[in-house]
Amino acid sequence: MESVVVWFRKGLRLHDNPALIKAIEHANAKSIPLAPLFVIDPRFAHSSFVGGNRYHFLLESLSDLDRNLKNKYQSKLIVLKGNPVQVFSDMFQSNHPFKVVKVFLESDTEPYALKRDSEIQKLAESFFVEIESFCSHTIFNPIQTIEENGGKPPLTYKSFEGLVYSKLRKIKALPSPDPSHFPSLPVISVSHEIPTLEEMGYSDSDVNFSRALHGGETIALETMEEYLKDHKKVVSFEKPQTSPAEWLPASTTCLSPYLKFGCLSPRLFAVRLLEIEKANPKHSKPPVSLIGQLLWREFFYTVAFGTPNYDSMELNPICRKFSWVSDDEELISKWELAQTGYPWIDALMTQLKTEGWMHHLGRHSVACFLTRGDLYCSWEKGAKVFDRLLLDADWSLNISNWLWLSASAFFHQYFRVYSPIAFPKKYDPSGKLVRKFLPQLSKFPDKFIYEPWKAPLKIQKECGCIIGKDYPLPIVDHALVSKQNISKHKLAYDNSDAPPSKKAKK
DNA sequence: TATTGGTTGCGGAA
DNA sequence: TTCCGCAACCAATA
Repeated sequence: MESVVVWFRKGLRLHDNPALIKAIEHANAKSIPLAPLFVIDPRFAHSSFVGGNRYHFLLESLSDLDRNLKNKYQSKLIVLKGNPVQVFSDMFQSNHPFKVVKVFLESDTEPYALKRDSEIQKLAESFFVEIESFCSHTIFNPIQTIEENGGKPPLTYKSFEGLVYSKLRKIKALPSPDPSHFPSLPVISVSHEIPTLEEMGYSDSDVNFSRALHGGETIALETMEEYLKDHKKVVSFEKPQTSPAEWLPASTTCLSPYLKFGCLSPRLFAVRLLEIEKANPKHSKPPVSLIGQLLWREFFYTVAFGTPNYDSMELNPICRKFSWVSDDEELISKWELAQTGYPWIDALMTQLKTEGWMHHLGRHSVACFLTRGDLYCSWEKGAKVFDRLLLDADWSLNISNWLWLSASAFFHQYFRVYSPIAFPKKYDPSGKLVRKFLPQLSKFPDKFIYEPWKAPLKIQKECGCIIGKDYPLPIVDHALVSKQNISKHKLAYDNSDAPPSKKAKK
């Protein structure tokens, strides 16, 4: 018997999922089974690419999807292991139990996915299998936005907003599938269960099981609804006013990992926000409002899709070139392992490692510190660390923000440097986040919490932590190196004969 | 070609 | 509390 496949990649949800809805319609029209499929590519299950927390979050999201398919739809998630091109090549063979006639999926704009999908597209054509894709990872289709902007991606948030703003009020989310009309499963003879962490090569020590954020559509929707209950908080949200020092509860929604894996539809979130804004005419506005945050995501997805070699300083045409330090391994390692001697930076990097999450402005602090602020290390290296450790690691957004923070693109006022001391003091003079993530410093008085090396030895002894022994001395003198680095950036700006974007036009 | 505005810096002066 | 220097940045718009 023939069957239809809906291939989940991102978009790990049943709500507002056009590929799923269309797959169901197609299977029902032909009276054939539907296989909800996920393909695990073992290539990525490696702790040097994807950290244990992030992989665990993925497995949790798959389990939730499987559970909901079983409980509500008498179906299940079929998980196959292998290189996706090989898996589909096998699946298209006429002797395969699925006898796939059509594949439905959500389009993915990342370079890796584009290459993979074009290979599978070619393969499908040779087997006369049709693939239909839908844009649902973002609210607006980057292809269309770039077209409407004359073939180039917009390079400022404002111009992006201008392109999509009138369309925003008209968006609608799709309902979840109707349980009484859900197609049956095809007969499967091969192993198709969700693997365990151990099977994928992770050990328990790679994962913090007691971290706060856990995967799945069910938790995603609950988290969103819980957040949206407080209308006043929702309509007065202004990102720069939220604190990077707050954790449990965080000062922001913490929905980013769910948006990354598609456990939550950005369109549904936007629709719910617009409803609440409509009922509360005095609300904050983009770019700082919650809708504004979603539009930043859309903007960065659009630029990332429309710019070649986006993740490379050398080859990305909108990226300014800097002479980052070349012997950077020890510096990057100290940064990643929370050994910089700056409590604010080390606390945030510890939060990243253990929780897989950091407030946006915390990310600014540590990214600025690694690049143009203090260590002058390449943003490409920092981006790789974030990509491995963040639950919400999202290629387009991660690269965009590193370009921004290093003043390589989008942001150019390179003399605005975050201080690892003054910046946190503004939000949290008592050092809550430092005390939480760096317990060895927890007894230091507020006065010294962001610069413990300045505490007299007597106080260090009383606090049970000798700086230089129990906690490192600062690896650089921020006041000094930040000034030197501003000069380096100024030289690089002066010496480039034209801005990167103008060079690209030549 | 000039003008405008830019999610989110800091430290010191008034 | 607000403004200024840092040093004159960029992309989009008119």
